[in-house]
Amino acid sequence: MIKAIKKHKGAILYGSSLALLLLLLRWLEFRFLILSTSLDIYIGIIAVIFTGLGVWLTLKLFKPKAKTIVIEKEVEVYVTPSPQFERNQKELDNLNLTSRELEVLELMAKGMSNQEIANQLFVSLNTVKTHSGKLFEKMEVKRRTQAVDKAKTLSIIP
Amino acid sequence: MIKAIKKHKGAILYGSSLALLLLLLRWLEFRFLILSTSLDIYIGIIAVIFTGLGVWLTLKLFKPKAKTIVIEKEVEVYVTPSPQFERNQKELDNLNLTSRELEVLELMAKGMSNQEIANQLFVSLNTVKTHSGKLFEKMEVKRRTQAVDKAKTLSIIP
DNA sequence: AACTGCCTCATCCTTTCGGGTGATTTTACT
DNA sequence: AGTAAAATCACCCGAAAGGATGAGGCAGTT
Repeated sequence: MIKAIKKHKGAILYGSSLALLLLLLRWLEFRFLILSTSLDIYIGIIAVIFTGLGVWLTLKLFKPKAKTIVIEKEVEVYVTPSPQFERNQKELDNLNLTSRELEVLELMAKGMSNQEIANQLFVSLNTVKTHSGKLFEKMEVKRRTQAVDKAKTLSIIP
Repeated sequence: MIKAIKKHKGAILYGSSLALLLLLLRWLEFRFLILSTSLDIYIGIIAVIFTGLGVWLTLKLFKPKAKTIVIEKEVEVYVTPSPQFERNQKELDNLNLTSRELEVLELMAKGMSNQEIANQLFVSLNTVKTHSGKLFEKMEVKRRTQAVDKAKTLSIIP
């Protein structure tokens, strides 16, 4: 949803042009029929003002769009009964995997096929293949089973 | 041809909307002039409509900046003395695997291919396939990755 | 001897994986 | 505004995996 004004500059240009054209028409109307169209001018001004108000209000109210905030909370816990998984962040960083690649890896570890992963992530099979391919390169393995085994050994996944 | 429409659908959409709105304006003007109703109400409606237009336009053009993604991240630091593997013999018995099938399963878990397993066990590739096939049947899985995952979950293999 | 379970191997066929390449679009950062 | 990294998707091709089926050999049991 992050589409810049750039993408809609055509729309803005179009709208502005239309607006200018209408203003011109109104102005011409005004010049030749001052009395009978005074109401139209009034209405036009009202419209412009309130459109501006809407824009201003929206910008004012919906402006604080915070970016992703990552809060890492470190909690030391001694867990004897249930074996808790602790991700080895260092190893994970070393591999330099992208978020998508990691997702694919995790689903692979669950025994899912590429097609199933594709459905799960709402992307095409080809995309999953691309991710898995790069994943294998980065992990220096040849097969998904190796990737999963290595990832588990390195405690990258549970 | 279609691509051109798609590319400028934003402009078309906004232009059309604006045009429709102006038509509505005219229509209202017409109605209220005919009925000679209060001008204040007319102005009010205009104000509301254009305020809405402003809000709508702003929301459309200045899309939400950043979608905030997951935030919390608890890092649990715990110390495990020695995670020794203890084979779950009951589950293993339930599956009723033969010794050969279990061997194949263990090698699979190391990320080995059928061919590599065949070399390791000094049997043919076909034999490994046969074992793995029966293995999957008994474990009620469809893929080697699933078999490995299930076996680890059941603590049949480390 | 007959039966049974396991191991072995084969063939045919289909599906899944993985490698390679290229293209477009998003997103992020400068 | 321009660049770099990610993410998306496509097509091709060969390798690996998996399903189905049949068959021969071997050991232990009945």
